[in-house]
This record gives sequence, structure tokens and C-alpha cells, in this order.
Amino acid sequence: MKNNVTMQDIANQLGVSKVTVSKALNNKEGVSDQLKAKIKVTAKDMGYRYNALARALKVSHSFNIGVIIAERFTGDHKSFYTGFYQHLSRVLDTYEYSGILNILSDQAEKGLALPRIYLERKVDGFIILGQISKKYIEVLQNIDIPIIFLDFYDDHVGIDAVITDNFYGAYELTNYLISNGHREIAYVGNLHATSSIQDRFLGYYKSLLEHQIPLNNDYIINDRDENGKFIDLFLPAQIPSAFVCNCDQIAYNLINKLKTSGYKVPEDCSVVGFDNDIFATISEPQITTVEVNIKEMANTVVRYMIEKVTDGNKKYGRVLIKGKIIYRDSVKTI
Amino acid sequence: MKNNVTMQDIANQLGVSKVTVSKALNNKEGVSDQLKAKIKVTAKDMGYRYNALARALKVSHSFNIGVIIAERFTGDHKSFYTGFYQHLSRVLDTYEYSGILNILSDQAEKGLALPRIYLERKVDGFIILGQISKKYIEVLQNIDIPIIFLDFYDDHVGIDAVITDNFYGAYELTNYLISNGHREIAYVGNLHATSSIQDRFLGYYKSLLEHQIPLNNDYIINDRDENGKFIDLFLPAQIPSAFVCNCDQIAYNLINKLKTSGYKVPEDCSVVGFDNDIFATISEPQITTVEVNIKEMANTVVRYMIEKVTDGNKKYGRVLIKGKIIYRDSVKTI
DNA sequence: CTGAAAGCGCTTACAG
DNA sequence: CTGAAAGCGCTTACAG
Repeated sequence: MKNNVTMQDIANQLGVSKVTVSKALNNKEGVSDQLKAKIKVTAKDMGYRYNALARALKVSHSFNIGVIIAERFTGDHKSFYTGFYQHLSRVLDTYEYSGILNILSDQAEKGLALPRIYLERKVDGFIILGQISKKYIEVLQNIDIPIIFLDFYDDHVGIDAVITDNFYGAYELTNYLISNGHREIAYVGNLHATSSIQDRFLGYYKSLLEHQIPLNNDYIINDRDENGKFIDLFLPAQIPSAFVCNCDQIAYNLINKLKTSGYKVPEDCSVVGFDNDIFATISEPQITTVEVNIKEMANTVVRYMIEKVTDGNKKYGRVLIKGKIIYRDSVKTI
Repeated sequence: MKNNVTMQDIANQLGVSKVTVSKALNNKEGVSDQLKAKIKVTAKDMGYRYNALARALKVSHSFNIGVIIAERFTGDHKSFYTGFYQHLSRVLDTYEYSGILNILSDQAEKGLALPRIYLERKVDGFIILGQISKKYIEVLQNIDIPIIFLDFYDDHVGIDAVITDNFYGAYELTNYLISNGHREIAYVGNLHATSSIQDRFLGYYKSLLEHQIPLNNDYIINDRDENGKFIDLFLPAQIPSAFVCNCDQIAYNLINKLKTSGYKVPEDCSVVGFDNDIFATISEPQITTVEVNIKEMANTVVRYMIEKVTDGNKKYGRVLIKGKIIYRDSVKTI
């Protein structure tokens, strides 16, 4: 059942002009309430569907936002970002925008190829979800639609970014351990792998500083190689009473390692994670961790993006969204 | 740096008509190779970006496909479908289409509200990823763009569907157990919960029939209530030598249950799952399972959708995509 | 409060 | 091989 009712058809039906129909359907002023109501009823009766494409062409706005995720974050078992995307999609919808997901292939990232949806003017802006290469960022700086980084940031550019407050989250979590009597506290993570891991480390370190606990180099435990591949965890000769892990998956791995090495968690040592992902709940014991506030991040980044689409000069800088500690069973008071 | 170069601008620059520019840029015939090349170079030099919106309006095709996922499948730890979506997005891109994700809220599903992207003609078709209510399906049957079901099907309607061959996968897996000497084999799953669980059960049953093994009602173990919520598994008085589970998560739960009940896996009983999701690999031992061929399903459904957009009369019916057994450590030969 | 005119940037016949 | 004309379905000034 093909249906190509246009505003003109409604106008003909009612003996008015399509301008009036347009105004009525868009709730603009300049049409009497009575006529407006009549037009809306007729539109419904005739099975009219608004043509967003025509408006888009006229106002040169697609009402679509592209979301770029690097391919390497999208493996079947690494769905954090694809899960994140669903929130973006939903929030965009409340603004009457649509999201278009663009998986950036390794090849396109290396070859600095711009997304087709940009080259075809299908989107009004880009949200970059997760770290991409510096070179690619430089290319993106020169496009003529707004971009915002989500869940990462980059030093040498003035691009707006919405990120988790990794620093504060790890700081709070470490404070919590200390308030539970811990003073021998290790940090697990490769300090040079990502800005998240680094910032979480610094939050941990700030807490130590505030409590006059010296930083012990033996208590900084590497968890991955340069490519981000997890390595076997190396336990220090003297086991600390608590471990701050840079993410739940590593906390999960660490707990298993501790168990097979004869330690009980949390009786012998406490462990905390970060992210509140599935690894925090499948672990035995379940892990005390920081929940990233994905919803708030999605709300914020979309709101900013729409503002920037409307006014290209808006600037937000680095915006931090606080997480929330989820207390579970992996910490013991001593 | 605003940039609004149009075909007309290129035409003016070169002293030709925009029709010729359009033909050249779209690689249509009717332009000499020489002129075509010159036009392409000029377009690039001038920083021209094609305006897909203008074409869309002209040809009344948005070159977007909507993907509908019911909200209940999109919790933060239930990301199978959002992970699936990324494949759809990628395949659509190879056809120069874009995907627009539509999370169908419980409210919209109950209220039978059509997606905004449909009412605004922003999409040329819908892929429905995962079961939605019968009522909503009935509403969708009356819209004037093609729809295809993905990963589920529905009896009373003639809508095309691309689904995993659940029946055959469970059949093969059960055959594998029997070839390893098992004859006391249980099935774990609520037979009335979803068509997937039911079809997997029937595949299991067919294997038993072929091998003249009687179906034992004590060996059909319920795993969830009417709302799909997992319940505590009830082990039969006499423990079978093998369990066919309707999904990896249940296999994972079962293995833990067996362990705490004093049974060793696979020494005392073998366990197989379905899906090859994260639960198959975090389990100890890792679980032999069937991997759903997401890529092939994505390729197929997108190919069909594009065909249907072009020719509304195309029909495909129920198309089964075979999975693949992943052999791991949860089965013992006896 | 209502509407005639122009135009967004393409593509599609059709004519030469 | 090249191009003039018409039109996709809206919205935006502007005039009455």
C-alpha cells in the first residue's frame, strides 16, 4: 500500500495552501487554532507521513548524529561501547535526532579515510566513542561539523570531551579502603596504556598522599602489554592487604590468581575494581567497584552536541561525570 | 570553515552543466572519460561533499534502514543484540546504506506507537532484532516499507525471518554427545519460554529418536519462569551422564550447581551449551557450545532487505543460518 | 490569520 | 557526449 500523501494533498483537500499546512503541522503560529486542528485531523485521516528528508534539504540539517567507534572496541565479547551506543541512540531520539553508528575500521583509521556519512552530509556532528589515533583526530579537527569525544580525551587538541571522572572514582575507592583500615594497598594496571588507567592511578595516589602513605613501587602491578593484551599478573613478594584494580576484569583475574595462590578474598586481601561490568558480578566474591554513569554521560554529550549543531561556537572543554561506588563483598575491614 | 560547494559550483567552474557533473560523479555513462576525470579532480580540489539528502528527496529513498530492538533486550549486561547491531551497521555501510537503531520502549510496544523514524520517512525498511509482541507485529504488517525479522520468527504472519538454525545446532550437539558414548542425556530449558529454546529441545529430541533413546521426562529440567527469570535448577534424583543446555549462561549455572553438589565436570557429567557467549569461556571447564553465526546472519538479512527495498515483492520466508560447534573441555568420552 | 514565490541540491527523462 | 527543464516535498521570508 504505497502512500505518498504530501502537504499539498492535504492543502488541496481542505482548500488552503501548503504553507498553512506546514505551519499547522509544525505547531507554528500564524494559523487559527480551529484550522490547525482541522488540518491535523485531515493529515491523520489521509495517512500523512511527514517527510524529514525534504525539511533536511531545505534547512541543511540532517537531524542525524554520527557515532564513531573504533573497530578494536567492538569484538563480540567487548560490547561496552556498543552497549553505550544504545543510550546515545535513545537520548538522541528524545531530541528528534537519530544516531548513525560508524564502526571505524583499522584500515580506515590508518588510511585516515573519513566516514562515508560525513562525505555524504548525512550527519550534523560526530560523537567519538573511545580512543582513536592522534592522526585521525587531527584529520577530524578539520572537518566542518562539530565533534565531541566521549569516554576519552586527548591532550594536544581543543576538542570538547565528556568523560568519567576516573581520578575521583579511584580516589574515593582508595579512601574507602583506607577508612576500612588498609594501609598496604597495591594498584593494578599499566600506567602507560590509556588515560583512564593513568587517571585512576593518580586518584589512588592522591588518596595515599592525603593519608601519608608512601607509594611503594613493588605495589604497582602491570596488567597488560603495549597492545593492551592482558599479561599474567605478577604478585609481589609481600602481599598487600588490598588491591585497587583499574577495571573489573582485572580484578576478576586477580581474585582467581589470589585464590589459586592460596589467598582468600576478602579474608586475606581485599580487592576493588572499576566499571561495574559483568566481571564484578560473576566473581566470587562479588566485587566492590565504581559504576560508570553511562546514562548521565549520554545525556550530557547529546545535549552538548545539539547545542553545538545549533551554535557552532559553543565550547565545553573537558566535562567530568562522576561515577558511583557499588559496595559488594570483596573488601574486609581490618 | 563552512563549505557549501554544490554540483552547480563545479559546473560553473568548468563551464559545463550540473547534469554532466552529476553523471560524472555517479559514474554514469554519457560523459567522456576525459571530462569525467577532470570533474572528479575539480570536485576534490573544491572540497565538494555529495549531498545525500538531496538525492534522497529526489529518488524518495533515504538509504537508511531502521533496526528495532525491544528495550528489555538492552540492559547493560544483556548486550547480545546491541553487539549484533554493530555487524548490521557495518554490512549496511558496504551497501552505502546506514543503520538507525530504534530502541522500542516497553511503553511504545504496549501503546503500539510507531517509531518516529518511520513517521518521518527516515528509513526505507525495518529489521526487527529479537522477539516483539504479537500486537506490535500486527501493526508493523500494515506499514508500507519492508520488514524482516532477525533471530526470531512468528507463526501467524507471512513476514520474512532470518534465524539461527537452533534445531540443527542442538541436533548436532546431541549427536556429538551420543558419539562420545552418552545415552543418559538431559535437556535444560523451559520448553514454553521462547521459540529458540523449544526448537533446540526438538533438535535434541530428534537426535534421541534417531538413536532409539527414549525421552525421559525427569530429564527435562526447567530453567526459568514465565517472565524469563532464571530459577534455581532442580537436579534429577538420578544424575544423567550429560546435559544439553539451551544457552551458555544456564550451562554455566548448571556447572556451578553440579560442582557444589559434589560432581565434577566433565569427569562425572558432561555439559554443553549454546550461543558461545562469555559464559562459555569464563566457566571452568570451558564449555563446548554452538556459535551463532552472527556475521552470516547480518550479511543475509541486509542483502535481503536491500533487495526488498528495491523490489517490494521479493519474498524469502524463514531462512535458517547454521551455527558451528566449538569444541572445548566440558565433554568427556565414556 | 493566510498564501504566492523562491529555493534547498540533487536526478530523471528527453532533446539535440 | 552534453544540457535545458521539471520536479522531489518541504521551509523561509515577505506581502497582504
